[in-house]
Amino acid sequence: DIIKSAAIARGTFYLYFSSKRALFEEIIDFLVIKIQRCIRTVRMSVDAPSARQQLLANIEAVVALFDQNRALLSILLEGAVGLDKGFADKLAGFYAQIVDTIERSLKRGQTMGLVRACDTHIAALAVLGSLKEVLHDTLRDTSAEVDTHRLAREILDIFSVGVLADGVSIP
Amino acid sequence: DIIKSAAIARGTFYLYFSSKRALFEEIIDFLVIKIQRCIRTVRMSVDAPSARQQLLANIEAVVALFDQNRALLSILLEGAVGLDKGFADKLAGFYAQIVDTIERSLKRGQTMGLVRACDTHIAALAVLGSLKEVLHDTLRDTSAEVDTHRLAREILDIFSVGVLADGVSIP
Amino acid sequence: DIIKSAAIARGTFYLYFSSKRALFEEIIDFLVIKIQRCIRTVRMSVDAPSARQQLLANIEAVVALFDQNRALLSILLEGAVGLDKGFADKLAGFYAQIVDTIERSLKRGQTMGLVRACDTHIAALAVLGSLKEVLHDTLRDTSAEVDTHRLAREILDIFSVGVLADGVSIP
Amino acid sequence: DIIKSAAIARGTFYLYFSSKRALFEEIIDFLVIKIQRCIRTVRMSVDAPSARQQLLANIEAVVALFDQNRALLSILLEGAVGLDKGFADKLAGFYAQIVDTIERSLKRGQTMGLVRACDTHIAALAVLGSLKEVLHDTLRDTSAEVDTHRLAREILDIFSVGVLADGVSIP
DNA sequence: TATGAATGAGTCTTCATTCAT
DNA sequence: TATGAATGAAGACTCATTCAT
Repeated sequence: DIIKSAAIARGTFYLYFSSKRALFEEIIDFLVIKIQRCIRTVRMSVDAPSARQQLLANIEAVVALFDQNRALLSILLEGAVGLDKGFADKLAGFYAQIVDTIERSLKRGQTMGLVRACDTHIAALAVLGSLKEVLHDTLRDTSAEVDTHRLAREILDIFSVGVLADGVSIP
Repeated sequence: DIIKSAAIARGTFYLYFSSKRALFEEIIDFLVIKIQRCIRTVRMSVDAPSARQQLLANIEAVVALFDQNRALLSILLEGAVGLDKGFADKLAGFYAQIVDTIERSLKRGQTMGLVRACDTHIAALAVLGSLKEVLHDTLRDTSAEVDTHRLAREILDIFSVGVLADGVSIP
Repeated sequence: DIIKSAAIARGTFYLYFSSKRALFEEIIDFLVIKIQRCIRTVRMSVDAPSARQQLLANIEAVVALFDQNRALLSILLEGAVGLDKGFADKLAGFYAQIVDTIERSLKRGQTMGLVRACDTHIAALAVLGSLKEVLHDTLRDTSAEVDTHRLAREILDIFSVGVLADGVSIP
Repeated sequence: DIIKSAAIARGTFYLYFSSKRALFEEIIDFLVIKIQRCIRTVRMSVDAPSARQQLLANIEAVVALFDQNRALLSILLEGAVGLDKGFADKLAGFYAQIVDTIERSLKRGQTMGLVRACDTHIAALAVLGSLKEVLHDTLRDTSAEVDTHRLAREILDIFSVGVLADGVSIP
């Protein structure tokens, strides 16, 4: 499939990548950089946009990144399998890094009194899992148009205030 | 791998399953039934336990189910790949069913004024994705002991009230 | 297929036959005897039926034998393959024996001046091949009714006087 | 067996044929064309060779074809088994086509008064079966030299005038 | 630098045979 | 005598990788 859609010969592939796994590793490395560029640490200075604005921008940037690279997304979400254990580890490391980034953000939020007491690791996993599932579902159809802004807002709202109606509590 | 860890001969496997795919389909069917048994519709009658109590029980039951069947979980989360397209479809159907169940619950909550206005499909995907990721991470290590009660509470809280601290809003 | 249609257990089969091949060998031995019983040497005594009558009776008996044992026929014609070389040899021996019987008849006919000069081996092969093909075609359909008498007459006529019209010669 | 005698690797085979069955289908297609090229419709014009001459040429061409492709012959006669039902059907279609060709020739002969009244279908089957058996027997031994001309003449004579001696009839 | 024919280890599946009960 | 669960060698097919050109 790879050499066919790249319209190159079998051997040519191995001039540029030492193995099929090496290609996927380069793709992951590429995505790590791309994602890091998407995300800006939330600044609380007076001249900065609102925290919500900055969080939204971060989420939307990630959503837009995969919206424009749907093929890469499916590699992250599906292509992992079938490759050897070593690659699965690399992919796991990739996700661990993301979870770690989210978790540190949450912890900073806790220090600043913005985030309530909770298991930040579980919360970070929840955010990652939600993103994976939502992106997988909405971007599966290659031709479907997606409102990245609305998607980002929905996700942010779920994790910031939950889904309970105002004033409702479930004791 | 299957016949090796089952310590049976190649042919013996085919006495019990018509194909490798058939085994995985039986596993999914088994899990569908198990999961359905875990989940009870939340009753709002006066003599019923609190809604939170019932929701917690549901989540905890699912967490406990996979806690006791960690191998099955990894099949759902990883084993999908490598099998043919038809099986991927079956697995996708399995998840679609779960998302649908969650979504209908949320919609019922909206009708009752308990759940705020939001995209229930995205919210349902987020819940499924969170569960997948949290379970995958916490149950990956076969020997790790997990506090299913605490896990369920964390997840429920994230989706009910979000992670923002009390009184904080991010306008 | 065998134990299913015999409605016996796998192991029971091996109480009666030492192997699958042994079963087929017994079937062949059975058919050899049956066929030998079908065929009577043509007698030329004055009180005997006409030679044609006797030849017809022989052919018809063989046709009728397979008409009543269509399953056995398909074993001879198709079932040979898939079994090992040793069985193929046995089957070849079976046919060689038949060819030999036909050939000796033809030679006796030549001695008596009834059969023209020709390569009796080729003629015998032709008779066997014709019988195989005609029986295979007409008895393939398990439910088809076959006029064994007419069939025998057609075959006898082809090999006795050929297909050329009376008086026609092709020099 | 195939890759061993071709001295190629397992995978190499599948570069040239999509499946084992595909190879056999190509062989049959190849033979169909070859056989069609062997056979010329008998012309009755005054300047044409005698009918016998033309018939002999046809038969001899077929015999020679298989004489030069003995391996292919054994595929047609033995190799059919072991492959799936679909292939058996293809092979059956191949033979049905040949029987049909012979049958139409005989019917034309009847119209022209050259062939006597008889069941042309049975006669055609007999011709095919004879050819199969004779070729199988004479060409089985890869090294045996065969007098294709004599073989063709014997077969033609059997089917044209039968084996009865001149003047003999078996009433 | 590019090619693509060739490779062969690995995968799923079948089936004749065995043996403890 | 009868059973049927278990076996494992063998078969068709795939696919990531190599190498001579």
